[in-house]
Amino acid sequence: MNDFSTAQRSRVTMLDVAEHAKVSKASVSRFIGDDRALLSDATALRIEQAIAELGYRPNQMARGLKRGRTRLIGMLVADIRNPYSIAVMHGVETACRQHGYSLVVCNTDRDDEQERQHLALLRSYNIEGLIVNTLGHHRDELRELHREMPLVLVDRKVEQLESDLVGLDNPAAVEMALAHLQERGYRDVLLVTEPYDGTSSRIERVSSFKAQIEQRPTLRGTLLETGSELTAQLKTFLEMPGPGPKALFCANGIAALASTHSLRELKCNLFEDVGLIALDDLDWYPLVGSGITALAQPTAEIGASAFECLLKRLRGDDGPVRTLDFSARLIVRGSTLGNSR
Amino acid sequence: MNDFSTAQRSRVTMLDVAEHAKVSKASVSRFIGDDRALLSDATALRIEQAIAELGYRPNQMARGLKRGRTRLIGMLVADIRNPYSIAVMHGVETACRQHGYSLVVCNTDRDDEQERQHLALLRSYNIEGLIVNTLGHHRDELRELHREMPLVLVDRKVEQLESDLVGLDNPAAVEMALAHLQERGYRDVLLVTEPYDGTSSRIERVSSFKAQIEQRPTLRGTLLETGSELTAQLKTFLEMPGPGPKALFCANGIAALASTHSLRELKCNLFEDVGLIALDDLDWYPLVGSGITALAQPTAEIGASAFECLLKRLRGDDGPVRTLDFSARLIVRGSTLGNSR
DNA sequence: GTGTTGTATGAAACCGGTTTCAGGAAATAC
DNA sequence: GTATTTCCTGAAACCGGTTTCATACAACAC
Repeated sequence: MNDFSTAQRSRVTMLDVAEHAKVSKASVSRFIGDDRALLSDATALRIEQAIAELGYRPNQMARGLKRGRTRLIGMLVADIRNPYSIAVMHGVETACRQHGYSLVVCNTDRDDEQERQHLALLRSYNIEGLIVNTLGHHRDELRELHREMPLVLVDRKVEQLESDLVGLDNPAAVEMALAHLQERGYRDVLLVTEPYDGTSSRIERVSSFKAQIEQRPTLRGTLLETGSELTAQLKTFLEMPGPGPKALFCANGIAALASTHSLRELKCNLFEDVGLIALDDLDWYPLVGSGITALAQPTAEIGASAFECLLKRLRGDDGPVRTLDFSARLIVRGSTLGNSR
Repeated sequence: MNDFSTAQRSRVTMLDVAEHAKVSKASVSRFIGDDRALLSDATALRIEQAIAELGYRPNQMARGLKRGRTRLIGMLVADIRNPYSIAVMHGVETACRQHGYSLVVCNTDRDDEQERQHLALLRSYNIEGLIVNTLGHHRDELRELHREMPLVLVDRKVEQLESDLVGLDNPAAVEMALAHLQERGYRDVLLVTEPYDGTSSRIERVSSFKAQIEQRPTLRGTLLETGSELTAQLKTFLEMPGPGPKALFCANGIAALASTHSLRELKCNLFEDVGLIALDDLDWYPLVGSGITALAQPTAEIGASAFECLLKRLRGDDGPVRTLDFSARLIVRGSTLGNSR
């Protein structure tokens, strides 16, 4: 019965409506668009009825062609399975819909080649703006795209790309974490981060950590990257004599997951042997041991304001590049209950 | 410098390429499309060079207009923050890319009105096929869409909609869960599910559960829906005298999250007071208590085969409606370590 | 009555591609 | 040598809309 291999040309088109209402295509177009005021009441009514009777839906592709406005926003995401990305994406999508835009999400799976392909793709679909949450290699293509449309970076800076940036105030978040750990009596802090690989937010967190540690003489700070050696390296840290109670500071949700896994492998007594504070607040944090203390990012706000940035630019805002830093919120749980032993 | 409010008409077009290569638009089009064989080597070379020099990228919107092929697949997702949906979506996207298609994901946030809007949207963008993982109210619009393009349901049936369905073999999964619980010595099983709300997979799991319980006289089975009363109801279950050791069977990841939360609120000793097995395998399951036993769904396969279903239809397969049931995989962890007390 | 303005409409060009069709050049057949 | 076929190419129509421009008609001023 259905044969979809031959493109079905059965859809109702503007011409059908025009004929049915005994008017010209131009009038129907005016009715569809924002020029309804130009039409007489009688004509408008006839068109309205024809549209209803035929069940006409304008073809956005065709509209976008001449008009240049596709109402499409593109988003490039490094890892769609990262809860942070999902949360931001959700915020972006909600904002998009509220303003009549739609979101095309492209997941690069952290792969440079896929990033390139997706960029070409988004461009070929005439998106009006781009939100980028990837490493942003292919700088040239990004810059070229940026000449054609506004672009907002989320969480990750891209060098030599002058564009708006929305993300977390990383130094403040690190400060918040260290102050909390110190207050709770921890003295020996291990920062666990995913490999840098050029991700600016990771680098910022690490350098803020280093700087802050310098200013807190009572604290000792160490760095560790996640990877196959994580468990062994964690073991070393835990066994190493130190200035006092030990705590982990996981620089994002992935690091928190990996670290908790490793601590369990080490039969570590969560969280009496070692404290833990993590950036991001994932829904399972409360369930592990006595609960993981978190620095929650306002992901919905970050997503929404990324879109609003884009919208401003689309509406002609030609001001200097902006950077929007949001603050993390501390949620204290059992993993930093203090070390009163 | 940049003014994006006036659509930039600066992009290189096919005509530019044609003039630069001193050929006609038609030849360039042949080069771009799959008709390259029609061109002489000399012409092809000139076009190739012109494209490279000008940095030309064909406009997919324009191509789709005449051709009817947009290479776009739409996916309607009920809740983008549900890990199951994300995982399937990732599978779909990977398969799409491998076949030169792109995926437009629409998140309905479980809202009927948004579902309707998104359906209209996807249609207006001339997608070639649709993957649906929502409640599928708006049956009429879905049916209408289905007349125009192939449609595959994922996880959730939609009544009176004859289309391919990809999902889990729910009866087998329930059987697997109950057999495992029984073998481990549990006798009093509580099925925790999200409210039915018409979701076919939930209903199937519940009815399979009821049927299976009937056939296992040594087991007692009870039902519970998640909601604000969950903790109190769970308390009742735990305190109620029963035929033997108690266990929870969470019908999906969300139910598992909620149940674990409640068990903790009840200061329940995970998982010595009560066993737990959950459908879906989320990355934090190993971290809670002694680890949560899971029935993992092959989400990547489900996603991939949803797309392949679509592709077959797009290529003209006109056969009867198919239903693809995948099997769950049991991953035993501490939460069903048996009840040897 | 004519001249001016304003409003409502349709014809046609256009957006950036694809596709049909016709024709010229080269190659093969007779 | 001409007839036929094959190969390559470009002109023009088309996809489904938007937009420009010209015009027909009514309303107003004088």
